[in-house]
Amino acid sequence: MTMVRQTRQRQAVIEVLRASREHPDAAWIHGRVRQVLPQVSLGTVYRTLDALVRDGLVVTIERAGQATRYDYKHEGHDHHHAVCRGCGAIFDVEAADIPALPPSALPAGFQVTDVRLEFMGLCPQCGNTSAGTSQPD
Amino acid sequence: MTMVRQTRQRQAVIEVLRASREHPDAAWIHGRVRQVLPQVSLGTVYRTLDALVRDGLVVTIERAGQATRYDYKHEGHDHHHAVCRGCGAIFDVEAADIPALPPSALPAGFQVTDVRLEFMGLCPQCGNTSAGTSQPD
DNA sequence: TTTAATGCAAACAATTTGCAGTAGA
DNA sequence: TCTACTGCAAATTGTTTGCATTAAA
Repeated sequence: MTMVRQTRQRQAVIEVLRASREHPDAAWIHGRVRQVLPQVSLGTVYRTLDALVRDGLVVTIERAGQATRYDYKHEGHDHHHAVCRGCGAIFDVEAADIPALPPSALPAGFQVTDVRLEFMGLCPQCGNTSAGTSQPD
Repeated sequence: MTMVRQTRQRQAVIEVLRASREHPDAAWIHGRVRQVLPQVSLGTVYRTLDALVRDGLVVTIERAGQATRYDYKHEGHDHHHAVCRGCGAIFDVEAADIPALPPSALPAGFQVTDVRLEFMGLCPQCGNTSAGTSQPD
């Protein structure tokens, strides 16, 4: 069987993620982890995050050209996201239940690990000025 | 006011997109467009696609490290997507209506231009072998 | 001891951008 | 004419990967 090991760096990444609801990206997480384990590499952070996503503990918000943002699935806090195309800000959206799908809607044998509901658009800031504002979140 | 011009290359990109339901990426579209206008650049394709997305005519499926896939919004064919984390294949999922949101769910003043419902998971192929298969779609 | 996980750095690939020239309006 | 749009190529930047080493189990 595939053996998964409990390492210090892995624990640190998980801890950082659990402690933040700011949808951080890999670089930010890396910085935080380094406060505790200064020599952890960005590569390790990425590998750990990938594993957490595969395990379904973490959800991603992915945008082309932008750093992927990671969101720890805190239990009892189901929610979706509103993403601003202008500045990249991510807002939590109170969970509305995902609609039930007709049994045949998904390809036969497709195993769903996660469902994302994302509202793309412009935040109040970016909606006004044609430009768009500066920094995320 | 911002002046939008009707150019040959722009028409070609739109045409290619409308003619395909395969969720192509920019490079593929570029190749197709070049069959008609051989000297069109990839940069132009990207700029055109960005414009179409902003205008709400086209939807994107974005995955970190992967090329963004583009989906023309054919009228009367509302659907969502199932995306395989293994091979990247994208399946259309018959539309189930997006749940109505409580009025206060979105940040005040947030203008929604598009709603995405994505089912992430493993397709039949990739679900069996621990490895995962080869090519998209 | 066994081998998964790590750090490092180089490699990749998708996307963006600056600029001078082209062509819609 | 005026300036948005284009082609080209270079530059960014997020993410992945190879490899020798370290440390869980």
